[in-house]
Amino acid sequence: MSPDQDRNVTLRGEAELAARAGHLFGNAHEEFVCAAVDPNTWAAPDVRDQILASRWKPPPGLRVCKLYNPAALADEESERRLLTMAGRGVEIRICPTRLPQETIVIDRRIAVLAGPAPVQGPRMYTVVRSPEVVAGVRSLYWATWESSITLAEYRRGRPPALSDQSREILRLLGEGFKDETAARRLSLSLRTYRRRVAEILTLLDADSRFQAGRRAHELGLLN
Amino acid sequence: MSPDQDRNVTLRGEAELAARAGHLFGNAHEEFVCAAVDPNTWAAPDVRDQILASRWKPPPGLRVCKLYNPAALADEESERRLLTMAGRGVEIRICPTRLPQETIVIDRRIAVLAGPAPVQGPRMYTVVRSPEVVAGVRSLYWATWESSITLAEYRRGRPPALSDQSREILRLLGEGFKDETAARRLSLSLRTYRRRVAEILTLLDADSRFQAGRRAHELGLLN
DNA sequence: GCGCGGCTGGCAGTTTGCTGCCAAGTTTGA
DNA sequence: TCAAACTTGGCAGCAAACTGCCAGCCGCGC
Repeated sequence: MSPDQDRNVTLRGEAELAARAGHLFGNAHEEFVCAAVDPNTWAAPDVRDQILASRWKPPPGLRVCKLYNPAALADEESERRLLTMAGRGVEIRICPTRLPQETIVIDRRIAVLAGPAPVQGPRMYTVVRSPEVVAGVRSLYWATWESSITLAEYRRGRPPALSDQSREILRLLGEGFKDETAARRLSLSLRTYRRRVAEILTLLDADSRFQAGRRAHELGLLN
Repeated sequence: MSPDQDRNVTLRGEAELAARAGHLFGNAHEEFVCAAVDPNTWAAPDVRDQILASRWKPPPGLRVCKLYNPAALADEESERRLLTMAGRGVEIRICPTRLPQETIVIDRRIAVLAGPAPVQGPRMYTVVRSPEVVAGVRSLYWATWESSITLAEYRRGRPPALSDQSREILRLLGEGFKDETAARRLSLSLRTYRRRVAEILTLLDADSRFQAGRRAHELGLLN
C-alpha cells in the first residue's frame, strides 16, 4: 500500500485511524496483539459496539492477545466486557505496572503506536511498517506479556468492583431470600432480578449459586 | 398417687422409671423442663423413637424447655434431632458448663433427679414430690436456663460436626458441580445426594444454596 | 427363619432458577 | 426531532433442584 515501508505515517484521531488503517484490523489472519490501559483506548465506541454486538470470534489460526492494566476491570461493565472477549477465545492478561506505550502489532508486519492521551484535541497514532522496528516492538510486547498474569489468575484473588445494586442483591442472596421476594424488595421484575444474579455469578466466576455464595464470602463481599 | 408426698421414691433403671413414672411425662399440661447432657440421657431408645417418629408436638399451653450441654450437638444426627425438636416448638438452650445434675421438673409439682451415670448396672432415678424441694430444684433450673444461650445462638457461630461424606459434598458444591455429576462421583443416586444436600442445608441453617455456600465458607467448612 | 427399622434409589410432581425472544419504554446522540 | 442503542419486563420453554411416596435391600434381634 505504502510505496515506502520505512515511512511512518502519523494519523490524527481515531476517526482518521479507522478510515486509513481500519481495514488492517479486520484483515489480521495470524497474530493480533494489543496493549492498552483498558479496552476503551483502542476502538472508538462504534467499532467496539460492532465487535461486541456481533458474535465476533477470532477466526481459526488467528491468535488475539490483549494486555491491559488493572484499570480495565475498574467497574462491572468493563469486567464483563473482558469476560465476553475471553469467552470468545481472546487471550487476556493483566499487567500491574503501567503499560509503557499503547500498542498494536498485526501479523508481525505492522505496528500502531498511540501517542500520549491528549489533554484536548485528537490523539495521534503512528503506523509503522519497517520490519526491524515492528520486530522490536513486538519482542518488547511479548516480554511484557510473559511477565503478566492471565485474566483468570488476576481475577481469582480479587473481588470484582460491584455496583450498589449488585451488593444489595448479594446481601439478599446471602440472607436466603427467594428470587420472587428479593425482586419485589428491589422493585425489579423477576426477569431483571435474575438477569442481575446471572451477571453477578459471571463476575464471581461461579457455576452454581452455592459456589457463588462461597466466593462472595471469601472475597469479603458479604458484610 | 403416693400416700406420702414427702417420701422420695428411688427407681432402678430407665425401665422401672418408664413403668412407674412414665405416665407423668405424657400428662404434663403446663410446664415440662429438663436438663441433661444430651437427649440420650433421658428417654430410653424406644421412648425416643416414639417421640421422634410420631409428629409429636407440645400441646398448646404446655411449655417444654430442654437444657443441654454442647455434647448434645456432637454429631450430625444429634444435631438434627435437636433441630427437629426445636422445629416442633420445644425451647432448647445450650449450657456450656457441665450441668450439675440431670433433672426433670413437671408442672412445678414433680421433680425427677438422675443419679450419676453408673459404671455398670442400672442408673438410679429419684422422684420428688415435696413442694418446697420441687420449687427449689425448679428455681435452680431456671437460673441456669436464663444464663444459657438458645440453640440458634449457639449454632450461629459454631460449625456443625459433619461426617466425611458431608464434607465431601460441601467440597463438590463449593467447586460448582451439578447434582448429577456430584452424585455420580460419590456413587450415590441423585435422590440420595439431594437428601444429603438438604440435610446439610438444615445443619447450616440455610434457606438457599447461595446462603449455604456463604455459611459453609464463613464457618470454615470449605478447606 | 421371621419381622422390624433404617437406608437407599427410582419415580413423579412441584418449585425454583435460568435464558432466549420480543415488545415497549427510556436514554443518547446526531 | 428522529433514529439507534440500551434497559426493562413479560412470556415461554427448559434445566436444576426439592420432596413425597413407595418398593427393595440390608442388618438386627427375636
